[in-house]
Order: sequence, then structure tokens, then C-alpha cells
Amino acid sequence: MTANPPAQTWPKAQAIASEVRRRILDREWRQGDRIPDEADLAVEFGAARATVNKALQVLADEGLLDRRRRAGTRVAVDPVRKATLTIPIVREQIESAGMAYSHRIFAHRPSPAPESVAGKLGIGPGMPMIHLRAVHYGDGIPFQYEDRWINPKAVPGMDRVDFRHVNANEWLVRNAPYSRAEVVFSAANADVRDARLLQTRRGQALLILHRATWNEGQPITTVRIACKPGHEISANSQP
Amino acid sequence: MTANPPAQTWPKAQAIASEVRRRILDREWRQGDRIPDEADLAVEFGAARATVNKALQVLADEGLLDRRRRAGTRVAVDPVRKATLTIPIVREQIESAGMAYSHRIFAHRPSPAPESVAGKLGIGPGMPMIHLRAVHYGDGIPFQYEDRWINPKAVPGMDRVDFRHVNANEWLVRNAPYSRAEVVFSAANADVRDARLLQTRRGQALLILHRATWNEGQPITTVRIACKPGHEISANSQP
DNA sequence: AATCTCTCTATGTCTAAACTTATTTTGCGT
DNA sequence: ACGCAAAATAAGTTTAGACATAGAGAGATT
Repeated sequence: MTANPPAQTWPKAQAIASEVRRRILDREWRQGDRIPDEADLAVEFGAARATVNKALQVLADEGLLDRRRRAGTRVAVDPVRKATLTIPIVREQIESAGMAYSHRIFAHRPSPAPESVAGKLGIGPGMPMIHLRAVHYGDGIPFQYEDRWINPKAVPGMDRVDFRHVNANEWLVRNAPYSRAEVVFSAANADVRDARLLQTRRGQALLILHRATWNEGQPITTVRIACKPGHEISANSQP
Repeated sequence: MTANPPAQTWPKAQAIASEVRRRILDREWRQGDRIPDEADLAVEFGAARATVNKALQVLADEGLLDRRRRAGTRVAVDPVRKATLTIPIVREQIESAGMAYSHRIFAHRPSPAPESVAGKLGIGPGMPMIHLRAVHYGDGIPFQYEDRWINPKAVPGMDRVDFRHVNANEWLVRNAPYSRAEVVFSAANADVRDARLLQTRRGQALLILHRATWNEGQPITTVRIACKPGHEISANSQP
């Protein structure tokens, strides 16, 4: 059916998904329309219902379809509005750009959680934490400045690590798995400290990331990352 | 086994996924470890292999597991590094904050694609496009300023729409489904025009979003969005 | 040692059939 | 007209069984 030249040894479910996607994008099936039910599509595509189900679930996750029991499957009125952001490890990011990675620690000491940090993590202020400030460089040029607070109770083995040699970001990613993460983007004018550490001028617009991670409700770490001027972070839609 | 009080009438595959997730987060299975194969887990959980497969695929998508044929399944060394960003419709965003939405068009005319736009979309410069500049307000206060280029060939019916009454963002979302989208975050100091339209001062740091969408390789639209000072955009990890 | 086979295994995928469950529809009683 | 209960339907989920396929590991060849 439907002259399909690039019909290779593709997984059947994916083939069905992309055919359905095509029909939606080409407006054969329009926003809000009800599409044939799984059984009918199974017959049309010569597949089992389970295979069709799998394909449609993918499209529903993408946001292209709305599915409800008994009511059937409809083309979503507000289609695809999701993008996936891959959180990079700084070192890999710098090295994959062909630059030499290095970093420098500007502070690393126990300190009670200030109000702002406690608020973000949902804990009481004054809780003992580790405060870490560091700059990451690519070929010796400042790449990003991170100001991090770590909850030592949530990360066993923290005290035995020497962050002068090991990258905190990386160590945490590998040793403190989390169940929930939050990333917030914003922009700020560089203050005196930002400007000094990133070797730029005061007032320069910087892309700021706030990240926080929890494991089963227990806060692990929160960090403010100031990126070098002009830095970009991109996200893509998956299909 | 393993006293599991909150074992409700949950879908079995999800129950398996969260149990495996728990074992990883609790370090029963550590980074790089090979975990039992599907057949063994199926026996342990009293489920069919297909069900275990489904559960493990979810965790692999999340980035918690690395799976390879014949080599088996291992706990990822660099776990979960993905976050999902939901792209909002401006009007909904403003209204859900309890503010009254309004917008104003500052330019709306056919214009050949300048170099910068052509480059982003991967087309030749000079292609005829529609250029649109608008500001969205919440309770009359500037919320974001968008500078958009639309490829009329990719969006049939464009010419019949009056963007003074209909929101471009919204109309496009509903009428120009896309197969690929890209979002890029950056920061910039407000220039004279940004400052005027957003009612702020020159030099103010602004969060900038560049978005572009394609349908089957054909460019639909690209837009530069300048958010009001202090604006934040957040993303979350899904589990 | 290095390289080329072959074999075997764990995951990838599909199927047919059954059961479950949310929700709509229908039809009954008032 | 109205409300309610029963029937019907479409998606959600699971299962056992089968075959496909990547790729690690063993063994043979150079």
C-alpha cells in the first residue's frame, strides 16, 4: 500500500508510528479528528494490535495524540510541545569542543545553608552543608562558574573526596544518583565577582542555570551556574 | 521478597521499573554493574519476559540503564542526564499566572530572509518570508518580545489569517505541526529596541530563546524571543 | 599476535489471545 | 425530562511463544 520506497527492515512499530505521524503532519488526519481504532489500524497495517498500541503510545508521549479509553484516539489540538534537554558534564562538553579542560576551586568549606539555598531545596536554614565555588576552563579561558551547595548527609563518601583533583559536577553525577532534578534558566547581569571569575566586564549578560537534585525527597545538591558570555544551550524534540 | 508495603494495583511493568530504579538509587546495583538478564528478572518478579523488557526499556530511555544485545544490561555510568522542557503557549502561560493577556503587533510584512535567518533554517538567503514582531503583555506589562520569520510556503492558509486578532505563536502551534523543533537558550544585554519594547533599560540582561521548526526538512518558522527581565524557564526530569 | 570465522546468548521485536478498566451509550424506570 | 444502571467499546496491560539480530567470546587460520 501507499508507495513507500524507503521501506527497509524497519521495526514495524516505528514504521506505523511514522506513517501515522506523516498523516497528521500532512493533515490527512486533522487536529481533533478521531482516528481509526487500534483493531482497524492493525488490520490496515497487517500487524498485531499490540504493535499498533506501542506505536500509538509513542505518539501520545510525543504529544501528537490524545488517547482515552473507550473514547478512542484523537489528534491532539495542541500538538508537540516538548523538547528534551540533555544535561552535559562540563568536562565532556569542553573536550568535545576540542579544548583542553581545567578547573580551579575558589572556595570549599563547610557552611550552614543560607536562606536562599534552604528555600530552593525545601529544608530548614542553617543546615550544615558544603559550599563549593569553582571555575571551569577550556584552553585556559573561563567557560563557566559554579557556586554549589552539597548536602553531605545525602552523599556518603563526600568527605573523602578531594575536589581539587576531581570535578564536583562529574563526581556527583557518578556517585549521587537522584530521583528528581530541576533545571531553571534565567539571565543576569554579571556582578563584580562573576565578572572577575569569568574575565568579563560587570553588567555583561550571562546565561544562568540553577539546578537542584533530590533523592527520594532528600536534597542532594543545588548549584548556580554562570555561563561564559555568549554561551548557548540547546534542546531538541525527539522524534 | 523484599518487604514491599506500597504494592498496590499498579501496572506490573511500572512496579518492576520502580523496584529496579530503587535498587539503583539505593546502590544495591552500582554504576557499571551488570544486572540479571530479562529471563531471570521475569522469574524473580513473576512476570513474562515481555513485561520485564518493557520496564527496562523505560529505564534505558531515562538514561539509568545501558542495554546491549548479547552484552546484557548494565547500570549506566553517567546516569540520568535528561530533562523535559515543555514549550508553553504564551497566552496560557500569562493567564495561568492570573494575569490578563494582550499583545501588540509592531511589524507584519513580507520580507526576503536575511542571512542570519536563512542560516538558522538551512535555506538560501533572500527567500520570501513573513516577518512579524510582537510584544505579549500580562496585565499590560510587557512579558515577552518576539521577532518571528515564517515561511508562507510551508503554512497554507497563512495569508488569510489576521495576526492582529490571533496570536501567531498559538496559531502556528495549532496549524503548523512540525516534525523537528530546536530550542536554544542564551542571554543578551537589551539593545535599544529590546529596552523600549520591554520597558526596561538598555544593557539589562535578558533571557533569549531561539526556536525553529521544520516539517519534513521544510522550514516553517524561526523566532527570537526576548523574555522580560528576571523571567525564568524551568525543566524537570520525568520519572 | 593478529585476524578471520563461527557459535551462542541476551536483547529486540512481533503475535495472538486473553483479561482489565475507564468511559460512553443505551435503555429502563420514575 | 431526569437519573441511574447495565451493556458495549476502545484503550491498557499482560502472557507465552516465536523468530531476528547484534555482538561478545571461542576457536581456527594466517
